[in-house]
Amino acid sequence: MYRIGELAEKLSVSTDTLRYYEKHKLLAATSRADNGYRLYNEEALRVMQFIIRAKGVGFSLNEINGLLSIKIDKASHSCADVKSFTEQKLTQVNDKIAELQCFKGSLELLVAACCGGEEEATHCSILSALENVDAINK
Amino acid sequence: MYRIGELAEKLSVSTDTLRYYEKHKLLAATSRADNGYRLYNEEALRVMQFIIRAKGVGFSLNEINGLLSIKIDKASHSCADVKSFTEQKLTQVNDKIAELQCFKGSLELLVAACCGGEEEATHCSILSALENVDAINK
DNA sequence: TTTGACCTTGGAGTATACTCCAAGCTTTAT
DNA sequence: ATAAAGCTTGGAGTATACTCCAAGGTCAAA
Ligand SMILES: [Zn+2]
Ligand SMILES: [Zn+2]
Ligand SMILES: [Zn+2]
Ligand SMILES: [Zn+2]
Repeated sequence: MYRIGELAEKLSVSTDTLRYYEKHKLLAATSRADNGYRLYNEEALRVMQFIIRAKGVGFSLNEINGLLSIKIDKASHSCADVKSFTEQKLTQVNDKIAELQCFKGSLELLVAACCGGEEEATHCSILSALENVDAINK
Repeated sequence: MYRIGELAEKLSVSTDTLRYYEKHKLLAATSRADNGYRLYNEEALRVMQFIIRAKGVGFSLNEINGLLSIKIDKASHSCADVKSFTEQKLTQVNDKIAELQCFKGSLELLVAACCGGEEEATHCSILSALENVDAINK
């Protein structure tokens, strides 16, 4: 059994994070020592690794909560459930990327239009573009 | 002069948003009517359009605050200032896109690996991948 | 005059994921 | 014995951008 600090160290997360996850029903300590200290077993370690990996592919803690309920009772869920869950996330990510690509395109236009010199910004094309409706697409 | 509701309507934002921007020093009402109502002039309208456009290219309200201070006193700033500000934002956006592309790639692998059938999720490759360190890169 | 639409304020709530703090107990080492 | 390190709790703070609410004043029309 690991104490909270040991598990945190092993996973490179903070003890605060572990307590935060417990408070938010993602992962409870396996048990408590006589002195009240949290104790975690190997399974808890694996669950934390699951959470960390799920975060690594973009799932939010809330979504991970959903994944964990499925993981806990796999027999009550189908591959279709898991796959559509993941596809939804992918769609979300794609939407966000599209939005950022749009920002990127506009910002590149702005950067390209500005001389970047040390003179006064009174003639700056970036500011003009943001001031005038049309300037940005010119 | 526009009352808050008129300006909000014209710009397709909520009156709450306008009050929020005032509270956060982005745009104060031009003046107040005798009854205490906020009044906005054409310049305020243009400033709001500036804010909206700046949001449209990805700037946060905090960053827009910075842009507005430059806009208000262009003579004290250079094109270099504005350009580097914009370039920083672009870098930030690019970083975020890269992170999301990474999520996207992983999610696509996961989706591709899962059969998506109606059987029990006990054999689901998505869950296995999140459970095992190595499975995700296989 | 009364109704409805519009305005005011301060403050709380939402979502996300922690991070930090105070006050205090436990354990280990010196 | 005492200090340092580690643990406990509840709760506040951070960043972002609103959104909603209550309680109440204002204004124009019927
Ligand atoms: Zn220039
Ligand atoms: Zn410029
Ligand atoms: Zn399957
Ligand atoms: Zn599957």
